[in-house]
Amino acid sequence: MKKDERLAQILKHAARVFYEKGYDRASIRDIAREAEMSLAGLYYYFRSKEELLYLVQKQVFSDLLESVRGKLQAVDDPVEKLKVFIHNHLSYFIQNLEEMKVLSHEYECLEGEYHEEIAGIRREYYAVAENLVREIRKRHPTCDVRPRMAVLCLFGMMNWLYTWYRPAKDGGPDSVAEQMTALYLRGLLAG
Amino acid sequence: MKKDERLAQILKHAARVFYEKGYDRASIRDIAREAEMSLAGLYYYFRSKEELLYLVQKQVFSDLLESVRGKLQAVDDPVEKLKVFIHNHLSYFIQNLEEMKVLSHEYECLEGEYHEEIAGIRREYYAVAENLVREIRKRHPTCDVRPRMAVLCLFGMMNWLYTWYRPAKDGGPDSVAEQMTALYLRGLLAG
DNA sequence: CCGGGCCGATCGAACGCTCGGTGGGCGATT
DNA sequence: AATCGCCCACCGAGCGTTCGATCGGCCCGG
Repeated sequence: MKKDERLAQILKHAARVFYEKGYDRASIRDIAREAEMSLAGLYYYFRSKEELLYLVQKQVFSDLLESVRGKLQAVDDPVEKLKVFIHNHLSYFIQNLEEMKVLSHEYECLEGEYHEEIAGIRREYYAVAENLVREIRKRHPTCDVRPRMAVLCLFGMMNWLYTWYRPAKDGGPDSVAEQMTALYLRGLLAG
Repeated sequence: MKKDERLAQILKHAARVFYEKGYDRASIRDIAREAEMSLAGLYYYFRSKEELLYLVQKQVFSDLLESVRGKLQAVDDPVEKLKVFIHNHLSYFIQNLEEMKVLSHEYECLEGEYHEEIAGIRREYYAVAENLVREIRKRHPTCDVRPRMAVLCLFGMMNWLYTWYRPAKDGGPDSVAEQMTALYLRGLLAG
């Protein structure tokens, strides 16, 4: 097995432990247990616990950003684009719940360059959504919410998901996305 | 100075440190420094770090619940009541940003009875909001979002605030509440 | 086909440090 | 003299990290 694949496995294990215990309470020993490796053996794949968190966050966030950019290219109308954005975010969130909780909840744990790089991706991702809202405002005069507020409300609605989502109660990604899209877009556009 | 008041002061210091560093990264020694007391001296006022977090969360959450119950009594129409609920939540959030971040972000840090008691208050608070949405659905047939989802989206929008709120950019409590209420209620009621 | 040397991957053990928590005592107030 | 509020000195546990050693597979000269 290649080193990259092995690292990917380890990141998956790490994400699960961070998801369950939180970054600070999770010890490298916990992750070693989960990955069925020795403590010291893990350090062959990363330099520090902080780098491990960085690798988890970077991988999932880059993937998410790439995914939505691909899907947005196929659509023209900004309202439809925003629907695609919301659907993509929620699908990805639900299908990668552990990593996405780690991404949403452990934002302040990284420092220095690690933090800066994740913050950069975050800004890019945010900008995609804000630009869509700006486009919509241009074409729909009834849309009067300030873009910054509108986008932050949207992310709040969506990212809070990790605190309450239960598949049995709330249905699959499509169902969740449909309901949230309806609630949010009617609020954004109606007047 | 009375013991209660001194404890309240200490809780305020603790909330600030928890707010800045997060519960796990904050050490009792940090709190001692902030409160200008010795480590051992603090333990005269609480039994453990976990109890300290519990006291912070319980105090702020009870206060919030009591506050909204008081204000809701003065209103009859459920839509107006929900507006009051949102305004109260956001005002309180912004005026007690440190404690409210600790309440929102450090939910999983308590265990056993401590956790159960905070979870109990949370359920009560949640139930207030959900009952309002149910009332609204009864009287407004165009409201088709499932109450659970509607309420969780609302809390997501509001509680995410601690990750982005900047007074200079986003205005005061009234401004934030007005925009969020508009966005959310139009989405909930429109059809 | 064999042998030795090398290297990637892994491990056990330990280090230095910080953590939450405590036992005993000191001075001031009552 | 007793209680209250507080602090110094300390403890055991657990942390992230490192180090030296090991083991299996691969390459290469004979």
